[in-house]
Amino acid sequence: MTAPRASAKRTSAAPHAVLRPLRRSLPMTMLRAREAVMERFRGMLRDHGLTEQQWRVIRVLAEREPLEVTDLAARSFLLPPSLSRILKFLAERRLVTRRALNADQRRHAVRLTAAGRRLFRRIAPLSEGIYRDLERAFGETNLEQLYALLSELEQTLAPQKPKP
Amino acid sequence: MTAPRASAKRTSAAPHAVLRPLRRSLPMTMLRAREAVMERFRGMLRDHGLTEQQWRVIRVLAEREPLEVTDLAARSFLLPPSLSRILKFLAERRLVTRRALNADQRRHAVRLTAAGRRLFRRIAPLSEGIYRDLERAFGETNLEQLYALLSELEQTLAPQKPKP
DNA sequence: CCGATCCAATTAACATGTTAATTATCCATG
DNA sequence: CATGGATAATTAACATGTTAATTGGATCGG
Repeated sequence: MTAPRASAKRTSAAPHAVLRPLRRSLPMTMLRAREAVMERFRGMLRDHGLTEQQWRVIRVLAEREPLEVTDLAARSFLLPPSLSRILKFLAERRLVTRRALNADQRRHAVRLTAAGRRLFRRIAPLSEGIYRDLERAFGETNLEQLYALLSELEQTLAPQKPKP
Repeated sequence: MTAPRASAKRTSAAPHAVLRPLRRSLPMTMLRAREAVMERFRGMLRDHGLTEQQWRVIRVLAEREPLEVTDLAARSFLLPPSLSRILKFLAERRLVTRRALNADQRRHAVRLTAAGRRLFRRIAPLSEGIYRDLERAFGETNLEQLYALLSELEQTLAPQKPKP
């Protein structure tokens, strides 16, 4: 005799609680879609010797300069250890410079070099071109709806960082 | 290889051609939203000693077994080198087994062990629970719209893999 | 002034992403 | 059956993701 089951509202009646197929999981769907988008950009960036993340850093600095490492990490959505390595790479290629602040030697101001700015100006229109192609293919309305949903999703899940 | 991108006669003549802020780029928005979602799952997986990708492999095998490495890579959306390392890890922990096919020694059939299936059955309901919380917070309608848009985006961009 | 403590950034260690090279096997053809 | 070309899987090499430890500098209380 099995135990009388409690109110199962809308469990899909499967006797063994099979997880949804991976293909229909939200993180997987988001990953696949993002990869499809990034594939459009990666080749172009590669032609200029940059990875996606290195380009993010340059792009953020082109928006606003100088930036301290911590701020740069937040704006480029990179973890500090990743950014540390990327800055080392970009500094070796003379695309950025780092200098400790006079007021606080722990903090470092990061700036683009002239070469870094030139590289940004060369790549930016290519990036915008790819983006416009994408917008035309996918549709402006779809794109706006997608942005709205993604932002709302992030907002919905945001307050999950309780401070002790 | 980048697509040849036919005659681009419509390069925008904006005088400054400033790139959109990184925060409003599509790949960045998708990355941020996905990370917000994954954050919900990562801690639970970590409690069971698994990474997101290792869990994907187990989950795919729980859907269908046995699978050859190539098929497993496609279904789990992992590149073969990554999967190779993950299978080594999972085999060492006695969660999967690998065996060459009799008919073709190059191909390897991958299966879950009994312990692998037990681990899946332990984690699956936790994963579903998190997913239902997320669905409740974000809204079923939003979630369906998001799935639809992401799938359409992937479809739209799909035919970018010309076969030589 | 000094030691405890905090803080910014980096380094360490390990897992995955990514492309190229390698290894082992299969298979078609001479 | 030998051999060259395909194919499956792995390994190599380097970049990033992730968490923990470390380093060097600031800061505060005594």
